Amino acid sequence: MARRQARFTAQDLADDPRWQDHSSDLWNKTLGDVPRALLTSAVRCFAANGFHATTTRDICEGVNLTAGALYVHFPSKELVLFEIIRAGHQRVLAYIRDLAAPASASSADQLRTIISRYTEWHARHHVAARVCQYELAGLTPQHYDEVLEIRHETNRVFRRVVARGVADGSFKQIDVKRVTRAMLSLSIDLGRWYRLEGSDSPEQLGEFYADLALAMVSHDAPVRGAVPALDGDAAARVRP
Amino acid sequence: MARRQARFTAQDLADDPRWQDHSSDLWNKTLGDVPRALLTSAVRCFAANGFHATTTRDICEGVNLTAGALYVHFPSKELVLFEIIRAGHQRVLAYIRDLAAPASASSADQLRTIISRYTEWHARHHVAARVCQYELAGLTPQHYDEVLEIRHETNRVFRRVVARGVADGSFKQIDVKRVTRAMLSLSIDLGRWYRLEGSDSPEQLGEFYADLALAMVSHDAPVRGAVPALDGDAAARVRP
DNA sequence: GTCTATATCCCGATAGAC
DNA sequence: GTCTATCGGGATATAGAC
Repeated sequence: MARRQARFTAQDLADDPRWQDHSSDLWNKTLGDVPRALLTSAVRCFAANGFHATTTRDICEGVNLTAGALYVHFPSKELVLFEIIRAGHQRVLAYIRDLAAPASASSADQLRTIISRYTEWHARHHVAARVCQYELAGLTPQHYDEVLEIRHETNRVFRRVVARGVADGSFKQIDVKRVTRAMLSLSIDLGRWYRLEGSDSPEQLGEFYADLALAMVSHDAPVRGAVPALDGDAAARVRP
Repeated sequence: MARRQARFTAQDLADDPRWQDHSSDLWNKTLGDVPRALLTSAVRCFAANGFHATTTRDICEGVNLTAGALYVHFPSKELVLFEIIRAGHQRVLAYIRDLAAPASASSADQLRTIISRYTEWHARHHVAARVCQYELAGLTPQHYDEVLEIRHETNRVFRRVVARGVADGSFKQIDVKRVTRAMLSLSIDLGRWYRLEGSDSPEQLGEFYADLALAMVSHDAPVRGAVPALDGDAAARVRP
């Protein structure tokens, strides 16, 4: 019996609209053309078949090289995975950090912007995002921890935006952690089902999910999930 | 270099609260004790390390058997995966079908019930749910198609509930497919992060996500995502 | 830098004793 | 039904020619 059965070859994937996205933007520009092409091939293979079902031959075939060529550019298959996941996490963190910076904007506008852009990013890079979210088990413990640290920092950025709105009374009293998690959950899950060829553009989805996020925190929306009695005078607050 | 490195052994996982859930409820009761125990061990290994990173030896070690014993009960490793994924999908479909049946309930109550229960199910069976959602690539094409058919039927059940509320005016005019997808997205994503030991009980999350679902369809909620101009007199409708 | 060839390892599945 | 032992195959990674 065959030990593994990658359902799709790199050649198949290169032509399949299911696995098209903008992940080739992500690679460090100090890298040469060949390693960048290898990452682009690898990200598709990992996304479609999984890290462990992908062979180094699969990755190399995607750029018309033979198996050994990979090791001139990367020391191991795991490091190819790490490079992809690290790049994805760092890029998205840098992206949303910039968006969260202008504290002059209203809390609502800030939330709308950061959620819509985060969503758009995940839609546009949905193939890489899929690997970033669902192939973490392929990393070594050290690399996994390194990625986790970036994830925590990303969560902190979002929680700060939500907490600010709660603090200044723009948002109602809610469990910041729980509500933030639900907001991010929607965007992250895009990696599972989104396709660029589908009927929702990244921008449309970004708008839609930003609307949802605002509904989760809006005073007059029928969404609960509030902290029962942490702040007694919260009910007395009015929207500015 | 080692070919694979499953980060956690079956023994580790059995004691790890991260991988505790109620998935042992799922297996067909016509099966014997040993195959059911094997499925329970396998679902944890697949969830923690991935299908391809899990060896048949890993699965068997989880129930103190040696490698060969698996093949008395299952013809292949892939069929162990299929059994898990099929059981998970069939159970959840049967569950929500029953809930969607009483057409006497109001559209809003029906939606609240089906979403909260679907969410609770995914929380309580989050380890199996993780395998059901993220290990589909390990299936043979035939088994994959079989599972996809159940998924489509599940989606249809939810879309029918949402569409009914739109048709009878309980819900506002929305893109049924898009909004339903967002509702399910939240519950499905639980497999990625949820833990029974965490601060959210399945029931609490079920309530919270049902609130969110209702906010997505409620007339007076500030959530858009509506179909622009499909039904001209929709704006004239009032909630019954 | 890329190729071919290969070292080394270990997995899925089977055979046969008990 | 479970064990031990093993077959066959294919994986990662390396060596050395070009």
